[in-house]
Amino acid sequence: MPRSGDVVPDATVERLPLYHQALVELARSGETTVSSVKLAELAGVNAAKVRKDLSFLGSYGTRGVGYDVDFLAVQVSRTLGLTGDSSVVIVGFGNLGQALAKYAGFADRGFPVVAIVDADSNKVGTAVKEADGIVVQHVDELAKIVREKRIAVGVIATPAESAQAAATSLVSAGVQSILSFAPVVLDIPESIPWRTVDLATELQILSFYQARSGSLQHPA
Amino acid sequence: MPRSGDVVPDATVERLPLYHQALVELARSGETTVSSVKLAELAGVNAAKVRKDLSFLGSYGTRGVGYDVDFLAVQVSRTLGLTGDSSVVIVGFGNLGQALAKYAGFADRGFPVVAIVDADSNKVGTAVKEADGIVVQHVDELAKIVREKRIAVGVIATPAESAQAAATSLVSAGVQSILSFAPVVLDIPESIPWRTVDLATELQILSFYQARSGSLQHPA
DNA sequence: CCGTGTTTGTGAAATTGCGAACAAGCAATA
DNA sequence: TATTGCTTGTTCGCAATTTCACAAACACGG
Repeated sequence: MPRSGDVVPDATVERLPLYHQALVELARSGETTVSSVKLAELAGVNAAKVRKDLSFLGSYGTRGVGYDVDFLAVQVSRTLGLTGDSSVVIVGFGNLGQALAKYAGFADRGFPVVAIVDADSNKVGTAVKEADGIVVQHVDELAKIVREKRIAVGVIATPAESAQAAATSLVSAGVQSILSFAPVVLDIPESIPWRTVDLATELQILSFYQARSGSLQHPA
Repeated sequence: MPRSGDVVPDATVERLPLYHQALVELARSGETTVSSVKLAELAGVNAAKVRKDLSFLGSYGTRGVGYDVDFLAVQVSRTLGLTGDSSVVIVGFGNLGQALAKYAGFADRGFPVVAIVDADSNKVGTAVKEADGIVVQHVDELAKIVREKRIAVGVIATPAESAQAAATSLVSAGVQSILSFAPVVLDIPESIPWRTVDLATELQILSFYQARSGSLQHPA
């Protein structure tokens, strides 16, 4: 009987956002309860895994009935630490940084982009989201920006060569977690959680499974 | 003694692109051999894991010396099925699709974007990369485009609501693998490998580890 | 109030992945 | 050719994760 306070396995943490997403959509379509089977289908995983994952958060289901959608959504949010919005700063105003800044998918899910910086002085001053009055600022201002706007998350959208410098700047500016799109291994203090998403890497993994298609499975 | 033809574990497949990247950089800086310790450092993983991973591809190292950089790079490429370029089509010409189209990181690593389609007729005809003469085409043309340009990979950069339709179109058009940026579980035949990258999901996972920072580890 | 049908929560087994440790093997040197 | 030093390939035990299978628990209808 795991209680809240016990650890949640890493593998479970990686799936909680999936469940959260499914629960939000269920709530939107008016469902009030959901079974582990249904939730598993929506999240594309095994039903037993859903039950075990959820059991790490506490005992929030009702046998014979299922889970209360709204209540469970709150519990998952709370476990993930999604209490209120977390402001984001993007480092690097190239193609990717520009797109991420405008991408609504961040703000919609609680991560509003409130600032963008670049090391190139020529880019400083460019308006990004007119409605929100966001303008590209210089990376030297990072510490001040993070402090004043209470920014929690840094996103690295620079070329690979500048990624480590960007990471170092973000850490000393005081962000609490980092998401990088640069295909390099970063040297970041243990105390700051970080992840890398590399698009070409994803395609290369797919390439492997494609080369074996017909004979082998691929992971969901 | 695993021979080529034996299975490569999923966990290893996910790391091969990391090694590949490191090997390419080593080659570029003129190194001819590399030890598992050095490679592990560059890839940010344990040295024993590197050796075990590489042993699944065959016995390509020399005891007392290390691995031949160029030769190993070729073996990793071959295992991943990276023989020559794989052309990519992007579905969805919103912010994200636009950025991905211009993003050099794809072409540099063997995945040139050769076409972009959208369901909105108003966007059709927009020039994307003048130099390459790429213009937005209508999604109805997808099958023809995939056939004529021998496209292997489809990238979904549509809003979540349209993602399943995009996936279905890509499958019937004949692409061999799919990378989606939409935060939904897709229904795609077993024979087509696919992956989803959801940016908000990544931030939510970070949120969890940030909320526990100081007390707990985070995954690399 | 009891029986029935349903669904959770969780042991326990099976699978997968990890990391330490070391024997085996190669190069270089004398 | 024998010795030395270094690094791979692999074995082994452990940890994490997945999956099965089922008892426990609840709602509901009679």
